[in-house]
Amino acid sequence: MTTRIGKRRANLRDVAKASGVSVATVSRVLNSPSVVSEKTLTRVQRVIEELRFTPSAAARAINSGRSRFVGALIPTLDNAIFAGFLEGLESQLAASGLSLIVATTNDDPEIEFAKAQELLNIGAEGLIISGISHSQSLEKMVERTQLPTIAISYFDPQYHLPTVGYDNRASARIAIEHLRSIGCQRIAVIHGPTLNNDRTRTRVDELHRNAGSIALEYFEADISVQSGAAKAKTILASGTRWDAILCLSDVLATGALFELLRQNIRIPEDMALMGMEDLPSSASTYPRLTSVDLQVREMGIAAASALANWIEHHERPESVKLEARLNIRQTTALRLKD
Amino acid sequence: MTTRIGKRRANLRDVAKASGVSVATVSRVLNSPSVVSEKTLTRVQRVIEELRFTPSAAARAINSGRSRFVGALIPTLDNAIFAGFLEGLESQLAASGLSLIVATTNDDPEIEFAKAQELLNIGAEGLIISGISHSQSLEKMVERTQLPTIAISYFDPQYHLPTVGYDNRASARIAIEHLRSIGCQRIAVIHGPTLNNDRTRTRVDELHRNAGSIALEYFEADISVQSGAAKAKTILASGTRWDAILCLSDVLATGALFELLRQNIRIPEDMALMGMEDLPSSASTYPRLTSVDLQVREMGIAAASALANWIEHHERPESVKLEARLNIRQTTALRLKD
DNA sequence: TGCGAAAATGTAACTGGTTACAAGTTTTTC
DNA sequence: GAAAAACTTGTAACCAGTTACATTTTCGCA
Repeated sequence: MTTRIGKRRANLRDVAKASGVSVATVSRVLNSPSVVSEKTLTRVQRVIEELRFTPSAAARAINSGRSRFVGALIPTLDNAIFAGFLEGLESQLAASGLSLIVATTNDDPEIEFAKAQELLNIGAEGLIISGISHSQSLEKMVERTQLPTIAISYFDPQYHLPTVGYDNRASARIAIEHLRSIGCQRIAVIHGPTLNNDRTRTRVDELHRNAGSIALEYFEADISVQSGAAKAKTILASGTRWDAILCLSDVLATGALFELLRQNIRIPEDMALMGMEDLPSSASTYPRLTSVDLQVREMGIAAASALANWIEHHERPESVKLEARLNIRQTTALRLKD
Repeated sequence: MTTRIGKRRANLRDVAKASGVSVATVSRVLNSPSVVSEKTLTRVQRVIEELRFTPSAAARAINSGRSRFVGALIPTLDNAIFAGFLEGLESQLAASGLSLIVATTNDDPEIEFAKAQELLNIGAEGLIISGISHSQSLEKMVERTQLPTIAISYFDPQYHLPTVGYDNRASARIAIEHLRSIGCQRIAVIHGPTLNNDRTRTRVDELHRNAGSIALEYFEADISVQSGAAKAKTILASGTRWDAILCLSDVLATGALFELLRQNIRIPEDMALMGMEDLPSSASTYPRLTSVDLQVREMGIAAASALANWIEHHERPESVKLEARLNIRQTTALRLKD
C-alpha cells in the first residue's frame, strides 16, 4: 500500500518512502535505469505511476545549471515576415536540444526590455533580439549578465554583440539600382514604421544616398497587406506620375499589387512594383513580384547555430552576413513569361 | 575587497560572504529591499554589481514551484495561419504573467509527443495542442501528469480535454451553403493535408454530407500560396467547367486567386472563389476575398484566458466555441463595389 | 566453502535560492 | 532611564532533485 500525499504533488522522497528504497535509487530509476536491478526497477516504476510522480524541472535545472531554452524578441507575430525566420530558428535550435520562447515587442524598447528581463528571470540561456537599437537598460543587462545574445536582421560587425543578418544598406542599393536599370525616374517608396526600427531607417537612408537623379518620395505604413494597399491608393491619387512603387517589405508590396490591379494599372508598363524580403508567396503572385531576397529562413538557421554554439562551447560567435539577392520577376520586367 | 570566485558564476552565498552579511539579507536585498537598511542595501548592491551576480531562475522556481510559462504545439510557423492566433495567445498570456514557448509539430503525432515531453521536462505549466487527434503517448502523458492542456482549432465539448475553437462542421456548412445560394453547381475544393489533420478531415467530410445536388471534387495541397496557385492551375486545366473554387484556407485561396488572375478568368463571373479563416489580408485582395471568419485571434485570447485560469485557480475550463462568420466579398458577389 | 570482484543500494552532502523564527539594535514612549 | 515597540539582521531548515562515496548484497570460481 502506498501513502497518499494529500493534494500535494508527489516528490522523489515520497516515491522513495512508498517503494521502500532510498532517494538515490529513485533518481537512478529515472536517469540510469540500467544500473538498477530488475526487481527494484519495476517496483519503483509502479509507485511512480501510482503517485503520478513527475520530476520537477526546476530541481533538475538547479543541478545541471541548464534550462535548455532561449528567448527570441521579435517585433510582431502578426504577419508572415518572421514566420520563415522563426521556422528556421526553431528547427535549428531543436537540433541542439534547445527550445524557443517567443516574445513580441511591438518595436517598443521598453516592452523589449521588460520581456527580456522576464525571459532572464525564467532562466533563458540565450537571447535573440531584433536590430541594433535597444534601450540602455537592455544593453546594460546583457552586458552585466554576459548572457549569450545575438542581434538579427542587421549585419554590423562593429556592434558590441554578434549580429546575424543582411546588410540593410546593400539591400536598399540593390533595389534602387535595379529600378534605375529599368529606367525609373520617379519612385514612391512605401516602408514600415521608422520609429524604433533601425532596419527600416537604414534602408530608407541608403535609398536617399543612392537616389542620384531619381526622385524619391516616402510613404510610411504599418506592415500589413491592408496598409500597403491603402498607401498605394494614396500614391495613385496623388496626381504625380510615378514610374515605380518600391515597398521595403513584401507584405506591403502584396497590398500595393492588389491595389494596382484594382485600379487596372498595367504592371510593369504603367507602374513597376518591387518588394523586399522575398516571401515564399512572392514567386506566385500575379504578376510575379520582383523582390530582394533577404534569406530570412537562413538567418534563423544561422542565428540558431551561432547561439547554440555560444551557449554550448562558450565561444562568442562572429557576425554572419547574409547576402541579399535580387529576384527579378514580372512586376519589373516586361519580357518574363510564366 | 571582494573575493573573486574563479570563473564560476557567483551565487547568493558568494555575495553574502563578500559583503559580510547573511544569505537572508542578500535575498532580502533582491526581493524586499525596503526592509533592509540603507547602508546594507547599497553595500550589498555594489557587491552584486561587482560579482555580476544574477539569481538563478531554477533555484527560484524550485521554491515557488512555478516556471511561469506554457507551451504551444502548433503544426507550423511557415505561413500566416497561426500568426493571428499566436499574437492573441501571447498577448493574453502576458496579461497573466505567463510566457509562451512555441514548438512546431509538422502535424506529426510522434514529433508532437516528443516536443510535448520536452516542454514538460523544462517545466511548462500548461500546454496548447492543435486538434483532437493525438498519439496515445501524448494523451497518456497529459492524463498522468494532470497538466492543464487545451486543444485548439476544434470545438468539441465531448473531448476529454477542454477545447477552444470553431465548429469545423459548421464552418464547412456555411461555406457550401453560401456557394449554393449564389447558384454554384460544380465546386472544386482545395484543402490542406488530411493526414493527421482532423480539422481538415472534418471540414471535408461535412462538405461531402451537405453537397446535395452540388458536385464536389477535392484537391489536396500543402498550405501555401504557391500550392494554392498550382492546384488552381490543375483545376483550370482539367477540362471540367467549375462554378467555384472553395479553398479551406485563405492562404490557398490567395494562391488560387493569383492563378485565376493570371489566366484572365473573371471573378466571380467565370469562377467564384472562396476561402476560409479570413486572414486580415483577405479584405484587401483584388477582388476582395469572400471567406469564413474563424476568429483565430479571438481563439488565441480565449485559449490563453482558459489556460491561465486553469493554472492559476485550478478550475478546469469549459470548452469555448467560436462562432464562424461569413464575410461575403467580391469573389462571390457581383454587385459589391470597392 | 570461502574469497574477491562486481553489482546494487544507501547515506549524506550538495545545487542556489526562500523564509520562519530567533536574536540583536535602535527608536519611541512614559 | 527603563520598558516597549519597531526595525534589522542572522541562523538554519527547507524546496526537489543529483551524485560522490560508503556499504551491503550477490555472484563466480577455486
